[in-house]
Amino acid sequence: MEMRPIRAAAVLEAGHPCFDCAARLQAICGVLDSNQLREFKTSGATVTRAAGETIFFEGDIATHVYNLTAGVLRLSKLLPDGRRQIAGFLFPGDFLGITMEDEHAFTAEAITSSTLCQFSRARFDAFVDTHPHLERRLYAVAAHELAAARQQLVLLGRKTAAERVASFLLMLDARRTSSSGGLGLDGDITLPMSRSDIADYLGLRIETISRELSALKASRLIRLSTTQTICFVDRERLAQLAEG
Amino acid sequence: MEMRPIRAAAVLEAGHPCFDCAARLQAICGVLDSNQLREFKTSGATVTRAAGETIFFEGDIATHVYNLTAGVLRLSKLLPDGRRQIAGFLFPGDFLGITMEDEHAFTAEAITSSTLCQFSRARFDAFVDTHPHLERRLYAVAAHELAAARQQLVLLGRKTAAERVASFLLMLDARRTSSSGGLGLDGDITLPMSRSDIADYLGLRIETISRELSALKASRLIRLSTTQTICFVDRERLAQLAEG
DNA sequence: GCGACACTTTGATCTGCCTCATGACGATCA
DNA sequence: TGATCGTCATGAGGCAGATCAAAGTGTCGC
Repeated sequence: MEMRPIRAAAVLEAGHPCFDCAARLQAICGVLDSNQLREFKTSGATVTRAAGETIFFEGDIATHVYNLTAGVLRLSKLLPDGRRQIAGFLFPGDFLGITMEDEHAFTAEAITSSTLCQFSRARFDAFVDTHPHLERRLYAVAAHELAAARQQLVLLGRKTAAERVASFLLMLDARRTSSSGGLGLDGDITLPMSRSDIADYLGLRIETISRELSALKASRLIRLSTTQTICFVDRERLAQLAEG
Repeated sequence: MEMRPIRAAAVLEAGHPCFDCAARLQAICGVLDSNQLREFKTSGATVTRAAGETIFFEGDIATHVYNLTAGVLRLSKLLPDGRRQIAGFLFPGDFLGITMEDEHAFTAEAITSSTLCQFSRARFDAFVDTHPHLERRLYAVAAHELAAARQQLVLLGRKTAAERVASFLLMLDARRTSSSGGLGLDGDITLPMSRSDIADYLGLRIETISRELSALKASRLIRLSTTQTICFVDRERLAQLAEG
């Protein structure tokens, strides 16, 4: 999908409420010009969450939607006995709150300290009604999320533990390089989430994550500078492994 | 999500090209009135596929979008070594072709003999541009598909074989009863797909599907009239099993 | 009816990942 | 510096579901 802004004003005047928003061009806001953006921002509020805090729980009434401007979130769901599945991670620029239901189907929590633009659904919907570009952009975002979720279905349904971990690392890297303008320097990538989060995203246990990362390290496909910092040594073979 | 038509003309005059389309009210067409529908239909074509035939392959250029008006489809993807994952089944009224990519990410095949309304993406997009109701409806459809895919992530990532099969049967029944107007008579439900399709949808092998269905039968939760016909005996316990 | 074929069911065995257990490591704090 | 705690790594053994094998069932053409 083409996620670059369609007709954004690239530069905002100093003093504009979105002036120092690093995520503006990646977010749905990317299709708004300076005045539209100002109007949009006025109907919302900025909220922050510390690492571990919750934005909303599954089952909560979906009263608001959000743009994540800084930090990393996880979307998760618990089964009655405590089994957890993470449906996805959100990074700066991502939209939170795509749903037609009254209730949120997933819990949204901050993995790192995070900042969000919050809008009531009523005001958001009203704004969207008067800005067709935004409507189209929302559809694009939903389609993009759907493609990602379906890709994850293949991983969870049919890939081995080694393939899942390799796919995950490459996905994380693709995300990073795309949001940093496609530089893709072969440096270290940071895992903002714990082994437990990775396990619940990949449908595995934390011990398996540990073992597979150790195995990748032993086969010289990656290096582990710290537990949270990974460096690709042989991206080619990693990609082969990821696809079976 | 509210999938009922927002402002459809419930009855079409005889001779209207969509007069005998059983799926019209469920499909995205549900938001169009008689004249809009006539115009819409004019820009498309009706195509049919026999059981087993393909609508498009993964990797094909996405030149068209479709409304399924009769039959059942599967959306699937193959790994290089032949492992297959089915991302979803499509029933009459479903929209096929939500994507912002140039290429289809999944293969679409007919499970039963099927009929589709086909539109070129260019003409479809042009029509959508001039019909805001349709744009909104498309977003709703994408959001609905996304919710379903994420629900399936939980199933594939964290549920046991027994829970998967129980969830599948209930999901299929929910789909049936909703598209037949919510009657929900406790009669038999038909499985249009093979054990192999069910297995590739649930991330299991066909032997496991067979065993779990036999186990459900042995515990008197269901009855199997034929291999393709299932009758719920204890829907309550089946629902408990499905959620762990 | 009969044979051929594809699909489904059932049984026996195997294995990849889980479970349980233990130890290493890093961060925080007294 | 050492104590405590949470996260991560690694080993040993177990189990849910896969794999391999074989028999049962339905369907179609003739």
